[in-house]
Amino acid sequence: MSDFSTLELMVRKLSYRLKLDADDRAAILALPFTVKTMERHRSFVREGEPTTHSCVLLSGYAIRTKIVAGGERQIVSIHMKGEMLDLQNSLLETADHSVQMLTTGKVAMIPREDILRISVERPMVGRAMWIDTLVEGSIFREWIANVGRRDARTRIAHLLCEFSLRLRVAGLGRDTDYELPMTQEQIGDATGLTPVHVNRTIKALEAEGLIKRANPRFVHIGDWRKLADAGDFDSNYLHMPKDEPALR
Amino acid sequence: MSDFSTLELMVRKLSYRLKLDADDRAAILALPFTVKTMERHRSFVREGEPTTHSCVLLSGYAIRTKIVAGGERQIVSIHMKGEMLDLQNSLLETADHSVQMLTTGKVAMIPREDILRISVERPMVGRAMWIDTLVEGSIFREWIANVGRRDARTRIAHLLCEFSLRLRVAGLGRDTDYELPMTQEQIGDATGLTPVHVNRTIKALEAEGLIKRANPRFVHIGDWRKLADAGDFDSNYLHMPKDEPALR
DNA sequence: CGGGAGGTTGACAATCGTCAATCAGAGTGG
DNA sequence: CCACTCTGATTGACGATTGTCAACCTCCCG
Repeated sequence: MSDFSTLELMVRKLSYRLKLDADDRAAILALPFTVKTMERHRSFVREGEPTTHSCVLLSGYAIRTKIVAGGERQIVSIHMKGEMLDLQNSLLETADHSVQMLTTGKVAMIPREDILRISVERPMVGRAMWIDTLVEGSIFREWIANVGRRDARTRIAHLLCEFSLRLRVAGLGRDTDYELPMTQEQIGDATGLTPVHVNRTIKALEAEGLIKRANPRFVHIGDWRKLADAGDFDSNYLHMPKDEPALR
Repeated sequence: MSDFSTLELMVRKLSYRLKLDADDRAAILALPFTVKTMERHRSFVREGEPTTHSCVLLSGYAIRTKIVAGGERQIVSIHMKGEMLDLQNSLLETADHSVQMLTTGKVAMIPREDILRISVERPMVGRAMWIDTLVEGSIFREWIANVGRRDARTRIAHLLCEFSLRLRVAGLGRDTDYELPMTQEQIGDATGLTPVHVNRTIKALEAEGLIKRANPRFVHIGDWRKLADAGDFDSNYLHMPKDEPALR
């Protein structure tokens, strides 16, 4: 299952914001791992459970969710190809949220102790993972502001912009045309809205001409700048590599 | 200004979830730093600006905020004595949010390069800071769920519970009686509500008997368990040290 | 062809926001 | 000691964004 370049994705991810030397890269590629195909809706970890592995998402999309008292769900982050999931599980005891697949895809699972070992033996790899955690934190902060202080239209436009940029960085699709791998209910779970209101809001964005949709999932952004304005979107918080044009 | 035990607070903070040996502790205490008194509302870093230091909060309270298009403010985290601010500024280029004092207090400022150096020279210290970042991420996720999926009453009860526990861990006040260092407007900025609605909600909590207030800022929690239920509060996400009773 | 998931729409309800006035307490200067 | 002022808390009336309920539609798949 494991061809030699599977963890190349992880090398690429960790090198985005920090140079890694040949030894660092070799150490990452030498990490033990098992590849696993995960079906849609399959969950990795559930809130409250302990875990033993961290993962690199090789294909497909994954989300992290929390459930509140009434049973409502909040999606706290969305992950795409190349991203690392569950780094926190290598260091914290119990999961404070669940991780599950949004679509069928593959993951490379790396044992907790190997993550810990490499972070000490190869300090720059450790630092790169720390930076990854910090960037993730920055995205969380933006999401708090998104659900806390923006109205429905702005929230959804913001999500569409974020997706657009992150998909490009992940090498999936263009800025202006992409397939959103989420149902409107899931978009609601990510933005703190009900599916009905998500529907109305998306239709309104379409009526305004900010987006077009070939079908409910396939988004075309007519004027990137206008959508970014509508979504109060400034890519700063994504801390993207400098060679990526920011689009605003 | 710098007596030898100032950074003791940092040692304690970083040792919460990971044992540090004598050399690690000594290395932390040997970090260069300058102590600075910061008045209320004084800001450390503003969104978009670069920085050169990370800080340990020695006394007082600080918050991190983001501003959205309409000028509304979202508080994304609250910090108290002993906590580290701006670790992300040691590793990321530009600030994606602002940090400012909620009350007058003191901070120890440590140069960015010394933070980076110690994280490599003393891998366990580096790991402890990484863990700190991960816990912070967990709190961010909880806040996303809080503002995204809970109603006003639950959000505020949740905030009151979080404060109660974190104050105790910081060694400030008891679980059931503490002074909330925030105005109702600031509580609104933290929970995504307007000050008017915060006021109504707090009064309702008081009318229900869940809390009592000697004055607007001084909170007494009558029945911790009931308030935790009202706030859908489970301390799991705080990843508190095991020797701290969880209170639920 | 039937079933199911997801999308769309309308009518109505409710939580929460807006606007605006008043009140309470702390600090200041006379 | 007292008016003055400022910040923050409190309250009421009203409005609007968003949620709820329920129906129907559309597409995909076995």
